[in-house]
Amino acid sequence: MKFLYHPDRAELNLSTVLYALSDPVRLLIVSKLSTGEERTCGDFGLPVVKSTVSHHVRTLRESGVVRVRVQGTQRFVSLRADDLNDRFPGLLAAILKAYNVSEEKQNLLSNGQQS
Amino acid sequence: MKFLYHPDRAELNLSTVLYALSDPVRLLIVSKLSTGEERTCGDFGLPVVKSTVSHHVRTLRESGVVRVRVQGTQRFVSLRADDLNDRFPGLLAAILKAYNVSEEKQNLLSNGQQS
DNA sequence: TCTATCGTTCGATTATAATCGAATTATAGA
DNA sequence: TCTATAATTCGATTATAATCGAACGATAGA
Repeated sequence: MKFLYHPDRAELNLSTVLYALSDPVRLLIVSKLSTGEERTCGDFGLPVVKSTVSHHVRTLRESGVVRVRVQGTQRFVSLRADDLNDRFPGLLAAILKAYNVSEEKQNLLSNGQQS
Repeated sequence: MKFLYHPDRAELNLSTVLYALSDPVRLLIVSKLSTGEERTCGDFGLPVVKSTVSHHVRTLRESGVVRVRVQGTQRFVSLRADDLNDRFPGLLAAILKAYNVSEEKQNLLSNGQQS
C-alpha cells in the first residue's frame, strides 16, 4: 500500500499553490470539487487520458490543494478548503468565483468531453 | 521605439494570471508594487541579474498583472490593481495578504540583497 | 558627438512539466 | 484463483521557462 504525501496546513506555500492552480485542467478539477463533495479520479470527465489525470491530481495533492483518500481500487479526492482558508483567507473563493464567470471551463471542454 | 503589449481588461485570463503570480521573484515584484506606486525595473532590489528582471517584468506585463510605461531610458512599472479587481474581485488582495504573512519574501531575500 | 545609464534581446544551459500509451500494481468480486 | 476495474508508474516526446552573460539599442545629458 502506497503512502500518499500531503503537506501539513502550516507547510502550504503560496507560490506552489498558485502554480498548482494555474493549469486549466487542474482548475477544472478544483472547480468540480468546489461543491465540497468527494470525487474519484475517473469521475472528473476531463479531456485527457487517465495517466494525465493521475499526474494532475498528484500535483494538486502535493501542493496541498486536495486530499486523496484510498478506498479499494478508488481514490477519493476532495478540496482542502479549510486548510487553504486558514492559510490564505479568501484566496480559494476569489479563484473559484473568477473561474466561474470566465469562459475557461468552456474553452477546455469544447474540445473534450462533457461534464 | 518599441510597442509594449498589454492585454485589455476583458482579455485577462485566470490561469495566465495565476501562473504569472506563481513565481517567487514575480510575487516579490508584485508585493513591492502593492503600495500603488510606480517603480523602475532597476528599483526592485531583486536577487537576480537585470536580464532576468526584464524577463519577469515582461511575463507580468503580458499576463496583464502590471503596466509598463516608458520614460526616457526607464520603464515605470505599476500594478493593474483596478483591472484585476474588476475581473477577479478579491484575488489580488487575498494573494498579497497571504504573501505578507508568509515567509516567502524572507526566503528569497536571505540569499540575495535587501529591500 | 560622446558617454553613461537603463533596459531589452539573444544564445546557451538547465530544469521542469504536460501529455500520451504501454506496462504495472492493487483491490474487489465472481 | 481468475478477472475486471481503478489508478499509478514508466519511458518518451515535446514544450516551456528560469537563469545568466554578452551584445545591443535607446535616450539623456555633458
